[in-house]
Amino acid sequence: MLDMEQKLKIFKALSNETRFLIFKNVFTGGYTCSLDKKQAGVEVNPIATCVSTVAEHFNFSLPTISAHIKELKEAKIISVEKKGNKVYIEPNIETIRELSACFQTLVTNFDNNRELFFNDTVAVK
Amino acid sequence: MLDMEQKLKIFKALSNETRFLIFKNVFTGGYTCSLDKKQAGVEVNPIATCVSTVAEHFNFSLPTISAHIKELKEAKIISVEKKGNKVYIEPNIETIRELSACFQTLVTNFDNNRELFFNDTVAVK
DNA sequence: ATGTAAATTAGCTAATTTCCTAATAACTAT
DNA sequence: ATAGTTATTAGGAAATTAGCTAATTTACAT
Repeated sequence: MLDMEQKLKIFKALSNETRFLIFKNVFTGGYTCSLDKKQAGVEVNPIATCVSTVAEHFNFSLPTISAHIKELKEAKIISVEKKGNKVYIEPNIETIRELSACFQTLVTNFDNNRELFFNDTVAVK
Repeated sequence: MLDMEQKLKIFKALSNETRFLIFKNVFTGGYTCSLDKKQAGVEVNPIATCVSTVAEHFNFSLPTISAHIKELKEAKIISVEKKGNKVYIEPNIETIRELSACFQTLVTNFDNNRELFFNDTVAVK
């Protein structure tokens, strides 16, 4: 279960447009490029990418993109793995699964409570 | 459908602890109090509350809480309705429903893509 | 009318965030 | 060993955010 602190970190991470776009493209494989595939003998998730490849998609400096990626990592919505001198970035689907479940629960509970309140036929013990 | 701009507003709104707690309690009815119910002849959602009642739960000034509520409203995750000299605050479940659907879609698509990639039996035309 | 309650606006400060460049570290390739 | 690539760290400037008090607006109650 995600505690409040981690939820706050996730929302903060996703509240910045650059980070949001990095997140989106890491999840959909939008940044995978030949550069990454060329690295021989490296086994990674086929949609993984690396910091400098991500940076190519933005008009921001590499250190700026590196810092954004660090924040996404600390929110645990992506994960990184160093192989050679590259840092490979992958989606962390488990955290997103948990967040998705939180929202679903919120919606379901809300609907149930509304039904409880407005439905005359509910029997109360 | 929520566009990126609105998603960014929602994540920003929920990234601050005070706003997160206001949001949480507006959705779960945590702030409803006798003060609100005493107001005769006013028909509101039974879990609605008002700005000053929310403010009672925090060690921040009323203007500060009012500004936080404004931000939650502009992210369309709560809605407000003025009745008399009070502003009643209610959950905006539709936006949360949409956001929940977005995360579900993300998870589902991710799982499908992974299956597509790793399942040998997939026939490619 | 006058006073009280609820909320917002205005104007300000302190803290945080977001960006940069320069320097450093770690690894690869020649 | 030396040069090149990838990434992070450090330090600083500009912009934004989060808080405050004081003033104002709007509605209710006497």
